[in-house]
Amino acid sequence: MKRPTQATVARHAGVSAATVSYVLNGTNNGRVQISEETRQRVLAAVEELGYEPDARAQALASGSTKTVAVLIPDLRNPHFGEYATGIEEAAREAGYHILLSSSALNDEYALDILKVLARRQVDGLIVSSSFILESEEARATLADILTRGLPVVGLGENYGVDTVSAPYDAATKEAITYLLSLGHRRLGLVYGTGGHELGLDRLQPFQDGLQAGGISFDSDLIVECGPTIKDGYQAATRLLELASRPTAIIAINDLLAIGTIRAAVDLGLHVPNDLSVMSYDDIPMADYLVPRLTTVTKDALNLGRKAFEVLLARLQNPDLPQQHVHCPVRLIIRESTGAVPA
Amino acid sequence: MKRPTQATVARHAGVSAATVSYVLNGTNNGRVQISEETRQRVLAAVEELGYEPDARAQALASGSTKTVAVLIPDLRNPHFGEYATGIEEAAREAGYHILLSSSALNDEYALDILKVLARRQVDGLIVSSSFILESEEARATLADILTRGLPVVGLGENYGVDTVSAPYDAATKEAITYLLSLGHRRLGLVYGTGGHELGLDRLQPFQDGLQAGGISFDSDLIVECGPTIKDGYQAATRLLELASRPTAIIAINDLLAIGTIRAAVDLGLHVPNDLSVMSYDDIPMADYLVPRLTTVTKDALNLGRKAFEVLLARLQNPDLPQQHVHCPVRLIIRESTGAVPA
DNA sequence: TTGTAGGCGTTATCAC
DNA sequence: GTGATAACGCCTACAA
Repeated sequence: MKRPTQATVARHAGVSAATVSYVLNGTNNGRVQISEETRQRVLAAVEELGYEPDARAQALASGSTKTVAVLIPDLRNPHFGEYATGIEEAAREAGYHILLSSSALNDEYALDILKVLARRQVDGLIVSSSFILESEEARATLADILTRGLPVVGLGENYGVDTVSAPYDAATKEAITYLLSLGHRRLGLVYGTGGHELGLDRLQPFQDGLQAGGISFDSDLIVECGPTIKDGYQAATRLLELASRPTAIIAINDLLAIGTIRAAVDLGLHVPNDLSVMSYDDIPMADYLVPRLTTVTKDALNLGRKAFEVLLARLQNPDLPQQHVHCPVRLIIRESTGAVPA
Repeated sequence: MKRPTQATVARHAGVSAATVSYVLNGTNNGRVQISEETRQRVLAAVEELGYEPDARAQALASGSTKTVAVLIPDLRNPHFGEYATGIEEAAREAGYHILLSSSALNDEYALDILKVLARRQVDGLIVSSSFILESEEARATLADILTRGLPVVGLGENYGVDTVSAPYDAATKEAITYLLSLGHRRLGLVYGTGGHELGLDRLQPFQDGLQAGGISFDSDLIVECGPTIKDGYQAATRLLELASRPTAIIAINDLLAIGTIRAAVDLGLHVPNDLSVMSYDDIPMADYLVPRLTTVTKDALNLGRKAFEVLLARLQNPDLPQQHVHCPVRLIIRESTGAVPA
């Protein structure tokens, strides 16, 4: 027994396929003009046959797949999970689906996703990994996508597309000021971007903030590493084994901070008595760890929702002027930071 | 300037559209029979025009979307993030894409996803939330999907589909034995399934194990709650404020354990000196928390890969006998558990 | 208010 | 070896 098609329904209801389409889509030329009687007859046939329109055919005929691609750097980081959840919620409400891909901080993967887009498998794209544009090829592919009119929403960076951002710049300055006020003079940075040009909203203000505080730059105190907790652990260990170790460490995300704190504890240091640690993202567990994390929050869930909304707006009106939404960010002081040890 | 189609390429190369298709797909009826010269000519045209086949049209004509739907309970739990990452990696290698949805432990959402399937938007489905089958309607929809021949891979439960599972049963027994051997007699369970029939591989052995240990059942020691850390925190608080509080608490996942430990600390209890806490999943950070979590591990990444492999096998051969892959699970004793307080 | 017909871009079945 | 020509299932002018 084959799956019923529009034609099956039409025959069953004694109408044409077009009528079935009209009924199901509610309108014809914006005007609803199907008699109630036919409507009911069609609906009854649909019900009886258990008809479900074929999404593939709809996509081909209408041009829209009702699907949006989402590219995030790392599915294993709860921060991006939250973010993706926000996007998904908003998408679902609008009748869209999510083609979610984790670029795994891998350029090739990212490029691959971009190519899917070029094949029209999706109506739009939300990119939260700006790093994908590091390679020449990726940049060309994106340019191509844009000229073809496929809407793209970026996060934080601006490549001539709509953006939704929550830059950590200001909060970082605030954080540095806060740490300096606690008496810290040697601040370490666990910069776990996997070698990508990410987190500049943390690196730059970090350096600027220290300079403004009259602290000379010490490259030993900035450790680059990968994005995993383990990477953070190792980076922090390196920092803490320095002859003159930092009294405060800033990790560029909460996951790295968890690794940092563990490294400190393993070296017999107490956080925050012997070492202050702070980070970014405010993942849900940040407020439940021991110690609770001092971190910068950005409401990832809402950011995700906003990103989809911006994309949807453009989908509905391609001629919209470029949109740039800024979301609030703020420093939350909890238990992992404190006065510099005597 | 419009996007080039197969016809454009054909014209450009002076061949028919069919030929272009043959060249691009490498074969014609299983037999490669295109002259090298034409091949090159077509390829050159493709290159020159920057032609990319339209995935929607391919899907409609070929019947396959090269897309697999994945339904997980909660994107914010790193455990499922790992799991999804595994699926995605395997899928990417096979040229498939992932339509990832978080059911958010919500029946309606789950049902919605099932319906997408029925619309042939995907070639197959991987469900890791068995709870979706609690409702009559969901079960009917799934049955419908199955009779239509769409492959489904489930995790842990068996509804007449292929499965990949890593049941916690045995490990739970082992864990109970371990806790009893440490002298614990009052064991609490933070059962955060959001009211769904989940985690029976933990609840049942928990009760059985206690009984086997000669411990009488106390319903106060099993607290049902939602799936968030906060829920875990509240549930644990309830447990710890009991007149006769447990000396060990088992949380059904690591997230809940984090909430539990925080609750203990907030009540002035030390883990593991005053309270032992253990859980399940072994999320990456479990080994970096303070204290490091005693937990049951199941290699979620690999489980995800396996799930996709099983699905792919069925996609390639629908007549395969039912597949049931079991993955290893084991208890890892770390720092959050210890001897019962004196 | 409803039906007819053409098109969306591929793939697949035949002939040639 | 390669080219017409149907499907694939739906949408949407336009006609009736």
